[in-house]
Amino acid sequence: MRKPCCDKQDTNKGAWSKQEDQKLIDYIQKHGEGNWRLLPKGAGLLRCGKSCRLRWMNYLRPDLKRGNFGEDEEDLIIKLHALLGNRWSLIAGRLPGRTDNEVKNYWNSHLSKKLKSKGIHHPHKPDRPRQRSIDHQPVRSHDTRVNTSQILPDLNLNLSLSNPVEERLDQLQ
DNA sequence: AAAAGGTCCAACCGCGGCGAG
DNA sequence: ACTCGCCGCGGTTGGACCTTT
Repeated sequence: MRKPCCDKQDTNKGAWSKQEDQKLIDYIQKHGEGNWRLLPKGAGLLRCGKSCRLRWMNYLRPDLKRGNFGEDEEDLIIKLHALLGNRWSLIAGRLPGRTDNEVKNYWNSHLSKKLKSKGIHHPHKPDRPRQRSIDHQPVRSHDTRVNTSQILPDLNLNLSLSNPVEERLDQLQ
């Protein structure tokens, strides 16, 4: 049995208040990102480190682009999803100012339905229960190989087996 | 006007990889 | 070589808000 990531009885949960946001922003501006486990104490927050990290990454970061996705972004997400599957962090990495959570939400609420209504089949179903298989490898920065059987044929890209994902992603842009 | 149903998104949960010791 | 804690990821949920009836 894995230990909980933090002492649950001493942490707040749920929506963040303005004061909490400000504490987090102030702390990160002073000390930078990282050390998420120690951050709550340093910042005077009754939150677990994970929660702080998520709040910063998905909402408070100054470089985030808020608002609707443009048509070009939408198009890119569709292509990247065809190429990478549900590897949202990789996809988000190609969309400046967008977070993996935002891309994932947008996909689940808009794009999957849109494609379905157009009769476009997408092979990447959510795994439930969560399971990592050979063609669903964890995403790491060095993990740049992709199973090309997942790639839609109409992408019209030069996708050889030895082509790293980064190269192929560059071709999309 | 209000109840019911649908949608969206912020946040949580649990898993697995990585790296320090 | 192995253990263990931290971090990042993807899946899921809860509830606020919107739309329809």
